[in-house]
Amino acid sequence: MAQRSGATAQPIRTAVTADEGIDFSIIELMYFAYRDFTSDPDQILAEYGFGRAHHRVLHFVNRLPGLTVAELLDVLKITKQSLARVLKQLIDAGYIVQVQGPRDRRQRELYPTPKGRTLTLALARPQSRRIHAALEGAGETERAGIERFLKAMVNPELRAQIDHLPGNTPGKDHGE
Amino acid sequence: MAQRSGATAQPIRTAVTADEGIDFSIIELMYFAYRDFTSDPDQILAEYGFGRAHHRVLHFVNRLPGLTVAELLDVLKITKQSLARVLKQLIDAGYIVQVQGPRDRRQRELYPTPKGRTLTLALARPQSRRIHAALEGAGETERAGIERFLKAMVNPELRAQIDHLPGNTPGKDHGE
DNA sequence: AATTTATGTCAACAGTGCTGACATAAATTG
DNA sequence: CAATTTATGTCAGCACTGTTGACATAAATT
Repeated sequence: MAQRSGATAQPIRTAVTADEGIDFSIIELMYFAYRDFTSDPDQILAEYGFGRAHHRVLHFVNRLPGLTVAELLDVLKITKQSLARVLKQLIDAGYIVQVQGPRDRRQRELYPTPKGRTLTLALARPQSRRIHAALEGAGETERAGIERFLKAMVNPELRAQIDHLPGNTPGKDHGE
Repeated sequence: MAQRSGATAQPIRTAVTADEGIDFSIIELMYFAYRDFTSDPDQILAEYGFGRAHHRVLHFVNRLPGLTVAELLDVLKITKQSLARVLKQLIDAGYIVQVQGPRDRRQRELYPTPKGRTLTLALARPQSRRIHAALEGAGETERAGIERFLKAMVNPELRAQIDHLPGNTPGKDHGE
């Protein structure tokens, strides 16, 4: 048994539900949804000896080809070392190439290779299928509502970043 | 330089957008939304020397007080060892207590202590605030659409499990 | 010429998944 | 009752991905 300092802590036998108006349903739905959403690409990645971090790098290099290392760090909000590890592997394995920056030769522009593009699409396909299935029967209004919700879950300072990604409707954040 | 097997892999300079009808917008929205959604509790947990895994255990023990270790494993879909590590720490620190199962004395029913309940609510609060903010101006229809979407993102076999959590509207999955 | 910036790299550590093996106590079965 | 199965705990070790801090180089800027 674990050491007890004073009185025995009594077990609470009632479930938390909507205490203080806390939204437990959506909290746990976010957890379950994200877990299963990532499970398909995770399986594919494992075959290549890659992980989720490789997926993210591949994804954004394909979405923003030519972005620099610093820009990628800013999108992912991870440290240089976390990125360096996976980026090196992706470059060595021929999924991504670096091109010296044209203006600033210190910069390394990152581009996918055909192989990198192919893998990215293969990873996106099951996720997109899952999304389509989840949107089955939903109208344009409902889809818009879901996109609005997800975007509003992101930290406000970072929402502009999302708008700069190709094919995204710029922020109808609060009016404007 | 990395070894190159044959021809130099040419960098692809065009962004992936809606290739093959793939839904990149929602794919990356899910990533950004979940990342920021977990950031607030992560910060609090760090003060306690806990991580995200502790949060999940605390959450479900509070949502389903008295559930057994096996049931918790089934909800989280992790291995015994992954759970054991964090559960032991939560018990030793007095956030969770084990009670011998009444019918089956091999089972350990898990309950939050008052301390555990308090921490769980503190972790849920910022997440719930974020959700409320994201739903600002949304009607009941829109909220329902979002819940439907998130639930449909979960693997079908597991959706029933979600319905058993307190305060959740049982599955209008496809008819029924 | 000196400083700053963009990138790369090394070492070390933490959290949380995983596998496989083994131990114990309690329940179930033949 | 004896044998088996089940629920749980625990040990060792590994992988992935995040962290910090330090240091090196080349190129741009001041």
